[in-house]
Amino acid sequence: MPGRVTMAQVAREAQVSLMTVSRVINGKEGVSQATRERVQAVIERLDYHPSDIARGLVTKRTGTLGLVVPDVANPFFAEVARGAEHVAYDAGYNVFLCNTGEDTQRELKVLRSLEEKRVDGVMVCSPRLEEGVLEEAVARHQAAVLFNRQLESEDVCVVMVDDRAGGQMATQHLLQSGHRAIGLLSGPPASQSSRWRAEGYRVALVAAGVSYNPTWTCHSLPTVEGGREVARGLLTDNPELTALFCYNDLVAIGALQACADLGRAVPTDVAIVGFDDIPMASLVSPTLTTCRVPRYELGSEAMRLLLEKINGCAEKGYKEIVLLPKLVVRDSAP
Amino acid sequence: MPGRVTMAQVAREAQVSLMTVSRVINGKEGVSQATRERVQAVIERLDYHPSDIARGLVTKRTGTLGLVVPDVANPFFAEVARGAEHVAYDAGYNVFLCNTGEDTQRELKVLRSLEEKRVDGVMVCSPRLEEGVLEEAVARHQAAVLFNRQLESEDVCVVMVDDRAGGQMATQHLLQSGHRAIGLLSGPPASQSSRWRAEGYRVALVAAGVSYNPTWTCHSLPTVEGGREVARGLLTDNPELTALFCYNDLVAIGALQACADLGRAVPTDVAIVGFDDIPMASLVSPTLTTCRVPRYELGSEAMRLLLEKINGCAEKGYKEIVLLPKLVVRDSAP
DNA sequence: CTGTTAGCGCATTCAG
DNA sequence: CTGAATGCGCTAACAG
Repeated sequence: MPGRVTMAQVAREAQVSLMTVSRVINGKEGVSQATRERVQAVIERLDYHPSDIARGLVTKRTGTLGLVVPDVANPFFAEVARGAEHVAYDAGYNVFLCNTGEDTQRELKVLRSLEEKRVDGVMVCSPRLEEGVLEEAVARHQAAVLFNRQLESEDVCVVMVDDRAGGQMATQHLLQSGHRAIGLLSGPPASQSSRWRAEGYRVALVAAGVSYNPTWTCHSLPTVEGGREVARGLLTDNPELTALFCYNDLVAIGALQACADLGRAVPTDVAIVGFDDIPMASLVSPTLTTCRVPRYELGSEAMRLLLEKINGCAEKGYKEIVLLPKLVVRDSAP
Repeated sequence: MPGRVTMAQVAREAQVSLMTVSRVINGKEGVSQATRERVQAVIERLDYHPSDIARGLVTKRTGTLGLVVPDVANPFFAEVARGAEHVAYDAGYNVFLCNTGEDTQRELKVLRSLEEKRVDGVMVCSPRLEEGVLEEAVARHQAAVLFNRQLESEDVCVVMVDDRAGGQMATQHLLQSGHRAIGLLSGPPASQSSRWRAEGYRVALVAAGVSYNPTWTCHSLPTVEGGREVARGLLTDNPELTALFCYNDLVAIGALQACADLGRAVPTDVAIVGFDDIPMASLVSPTLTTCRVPRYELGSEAMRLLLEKINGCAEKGYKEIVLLPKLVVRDSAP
């Protein structure tokens, strides 16, 4: 706090010019070993640390990135943030974390402030901003990667999770266990991921030559309570069901409770598969078979892509990364 | 990306000097309404946004803060981060999120890089860094607030959760329900929070005139499995126990399972109280009575304190904020 | 009310 | 191999 040490002070103490110090700092050539060491010694003695602010002003590169998510407290984004931050850190970047609460106005403001901070790039999850507006806001940045959202145009890179494949592998697992009467506890109709997972369910059924029965599908709120209620209804109305594929783990846990309510044993009477693999999945009893979404990888891969765009040798143009979920077999559907 | 608009361009277009533009941007006085509007119009037409980098170089204030935590993916810190970011955002700051993984070397490096970024202040959780080293690293910053850690010296502000009070209120709750034989499933002996919670347990007993029985205390790993195992042993060896106070919710859930194993009904035969109020607490059955740690408030309060130190009218010197946990009564101990 | 003169701390020319 | 000059984009003093 006592007036930071500046390069000029180092130069004076080391009896060299500013340039020489600068060269030493940035590990550039053109400095004799002798003076390099002398300067280095002074730097350490004074505990000098260059100002990325001043440096950024001239180089146009700040070594900072922006990460925009609806809510870090959501375990999904927390894990994404961890992956992203880790990769960025290893590459020497610091990342601004910005929560938006899915408030579109706030998303816009955050993107602006990040712009004023002159970040080198942004990694954004904006589920609700109108496509055109989002693209424009994002285009103002030097580099950008979107995740968890499909865009019409191919101007900005995206990283996605293949929900359809996930729904498919979950359903396949049940089919392979011999189930033919498989119910679907779908999520909110408005949810893109819910629709894709349901689509995967259908595809798997058809591929296995099992006809898709619409009466076996119900929409549920993406909560434990929702799952419990809807599962109870579905199982009561369709006693022939021997398995359930649920939109997410919370719904699946609700289904677990519903089975307990109805006196149907899991997995003996009814097998259950969830989605996400939240921490709770391995704690409920029976433990939950589920489709793990690679959240950490989503973050790290998206960040890697962003860094590639920033430092990349050439403009590689549009790129889309699709991550595959992975089936985690536990007790609820062995 | 096409060479950002600069203040000079705005000045030229608006036929005024740089200073006038600067004044308009910063809402300062000394500009006639007429020119102010003219300049404002040009700013908007050109979509000009000032560079916080350039501004920071001269003002010595970057409008950025650092948040250093072991792991954002840990729900505790995720919630703290949300609280901190929210307060910072409202105050016009952007915050760098830094994960350290409890790696002390990395904590130091992160604090350095934050320093080079010339952040206006840092908010740090460093559970393991040696006190002297931590203080020194933190002292290099213009302002700092530590959280979740007690320091010997009183040079840097801290925000803490009162674990002892929490242990006390949890135990009191059980005492008020008439329990006299209350077991304690303590956490790892090395854990500071575990020791304080246990201390609160003892204090409550003594205050109620109930003698403290050491054989009713066991250490458990802070996991569901740990709690299940240790609870089973404790309840078997001491059938007289009618209640358990557990180090945290995971342990308490394990205890719930142990009771099921032993055929002891909860809360009829055994009442159980946990700690933390993790999301799962309200999902298990019976739902868990627990002591809620105000995580979001921890983050927001710490950030408020930090901003106060940065913008504060005067140096208010050392300050310590202690947050009280709150008892959440559910079914496991009504 | 407005403009001019100086830097902030550093890296990028180009000379020596 | 080294250094002197120049400017990044902006604000803080001062003038007018």
